[in-house]
Amino acid sequence: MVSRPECGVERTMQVIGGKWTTLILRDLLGGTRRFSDLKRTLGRVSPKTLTERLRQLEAQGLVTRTVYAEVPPRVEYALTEQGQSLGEIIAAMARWGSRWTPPAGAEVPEAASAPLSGAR
Amino acid sequence: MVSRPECGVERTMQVIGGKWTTLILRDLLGGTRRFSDLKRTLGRVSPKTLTERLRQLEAQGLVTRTVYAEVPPRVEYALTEQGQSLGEIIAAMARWGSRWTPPAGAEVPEAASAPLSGAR
DNA sequence: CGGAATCCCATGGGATACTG
DNA sequence: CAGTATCCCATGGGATTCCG
Repeated sequence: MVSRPECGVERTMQVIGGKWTTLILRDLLGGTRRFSDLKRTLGRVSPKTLTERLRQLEAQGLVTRTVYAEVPPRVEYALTEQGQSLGEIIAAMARWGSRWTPPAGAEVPEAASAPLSGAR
Repeated sequence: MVSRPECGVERTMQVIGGKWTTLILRDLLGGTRRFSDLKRTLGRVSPKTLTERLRQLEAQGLVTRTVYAEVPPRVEYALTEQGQSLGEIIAAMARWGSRWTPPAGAEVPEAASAPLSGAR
């Protein structure tokens, strides 16, 4: 799709449009993370999806993937400089989201079952 | 899903997560728009989808819907104050997107010119 | 004009099992 | 640990038609 590729908003959407992408970026903005780190902090992402999104970000030059030839294997993901620049957007989203209160009845129907650690 | 509803980023995603939502907001940030205005400027949105997204934004208190009892009918959509506050995010996205250049080969595979059904 | 109603499909993503 | 490989499903969204 994309009717106006010249529009910055549309182009940004192609990058952070995925369901998990912004959350991955949020985590990586906190520093280098291993695959398992991300998997854990994100909640319920399938390894398939996580891999896909990371690979996409890597292909777009926003994330680096470093493999350490060890046993057991270790792979670290980190933001490139370009990736870091997405911080403005993520920060804006974090600010807005933390201030906004959905009108009663407008919340998204939540599955409500995440046994989470308060990592943030 | 949403594993951490307390995270602003996640909450924001519930609002602008839809495929067309940010583009609708981009347009509305320019001022009041009619249904047909949006439909036209957005490109190829089905009326169904456009209606759905607008209704959602309305339910979330971000957009107002004003119906004028005329013939032919006229319906105008505008951002509420809360909706306006999303401008920061959209602006950040516009800025980032207009600066970012996808590495060769990392662009999203564009349909290019197939006037076929299911143009995605 | 601004939808509502249908029908249908592509795609993203989930669950699970397995491996280098 | 960090993925692959499969299989499967939900759902968002597209196209079309009709209505007040």
